[in-house]
Amino acid sequence: MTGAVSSELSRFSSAATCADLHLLTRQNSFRACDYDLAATLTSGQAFRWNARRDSWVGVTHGRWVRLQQQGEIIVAESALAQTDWQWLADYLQVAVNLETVLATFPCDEPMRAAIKACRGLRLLRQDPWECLASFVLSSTKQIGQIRQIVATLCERYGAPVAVPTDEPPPFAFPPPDRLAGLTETELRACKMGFRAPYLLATARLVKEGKCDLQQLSRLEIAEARAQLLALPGVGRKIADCVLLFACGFPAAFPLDVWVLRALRELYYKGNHPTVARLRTFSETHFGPNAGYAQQYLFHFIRTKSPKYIFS
DNA sequence: ACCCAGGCGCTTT
DNA sequence: AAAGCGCATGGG
Repeated sequence: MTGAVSSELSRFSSAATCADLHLLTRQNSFRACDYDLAATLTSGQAFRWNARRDSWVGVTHGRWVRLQQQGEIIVAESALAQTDWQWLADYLQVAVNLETVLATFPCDEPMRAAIKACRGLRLLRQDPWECLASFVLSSTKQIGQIRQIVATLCERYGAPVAVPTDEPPPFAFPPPDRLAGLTETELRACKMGFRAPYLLATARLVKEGKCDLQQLSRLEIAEARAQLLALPGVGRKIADCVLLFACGFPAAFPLDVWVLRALRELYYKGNHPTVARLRTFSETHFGPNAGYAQQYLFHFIRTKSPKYIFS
C-alpha cells in the first residue's frame, strides 16, 4: 500500500452496506472465501490486469484499481474516494458461493483433477462492450498479444483515468462511440491486423443501437447469442465468451482450441472426436455451470499440463 | 525460413 | 455439413 492511503478510512464489509452513510473511502475489503485472485486475473478472461510485487493493478468501470489478496480477504484500493463499492463487488463476483458452483460439476476424474489444481478460480462479471471488443481482437492471437493490442488501443483512444501519485497513467477502455469514429487505418495501427474492420463495424453497429449489450443479460441465452452472432467478427466462440464473461450466462461454453484440446485429452484419449461431437458433449455433460467448468478445464490444461509450457 | 497462435467468413467439396 | 483458406502480426 502506498502512503497516500494511510490517512483514508478503511473498512470491512459487504460492498454496499455503508453506502447510505456516504462514507468516502479509497480502500475497501471484500470477504472472498475460495477465491484465487491471481488465477482468476490470469486465466484469459480479462486482459487489463498487471501484476505488481504483491498486488494487481488494472482499470475497470473507468476506474483505476489495485487489488491485493490477503488470505480470504481481497483488499481494494482506488485512486478516488468511493461511496459505493458495489461495482467492484459485481466485477469480482465475490458474492458467488464457489462451493455451490463446484457442486454442480460432473463427478468425473478430469473435473476432480481440474478442481483440485485450480480451486479458487472464478469468473468475473465484465463490462459487455470491453469484453466483446477484446474478444473480437482475440482470434488467432496468444493472450500476451491480445493484451498488447488492447493496451495500445486504450493508450491511444481511451480516456485518461485518475491514479495515485507515482502510478503510471492508465486509460479507460474506449467506448463504442469512440471507436466508431475512427478509421480502419487508425485501428490497424494498433497492430490488430485483419481484425480492424470487424472491430470498427461492430463498434458502429453497437453505437447505432443495433445490438443493445446492456440488455443481453435479460434475454434467453439463445436470443442473446443470436444478437451477438449478428455482429461482424463475432462467431460462436466469441459470442459465448461475452455471454459467459460479461452477460452472466454460466452455461455458455466457449469452445476454443485449448478447451478442445482439454476435452480430447481428458475425455476422449485415443479417439478422434469431431468438433461437432465435442460441442454436443460440452452441452450435455457439464450442467448448469458448464461455463465455470470450461474455465477450470481451460486454466488446468494451460497451466498444469507439462505438455503445454505457457507464458 | 518456416510454423503456429483462445477465429471468422467465404468458397469449395 | 464439412473442410480449406486467407486474413495481419509477432514470437519461437
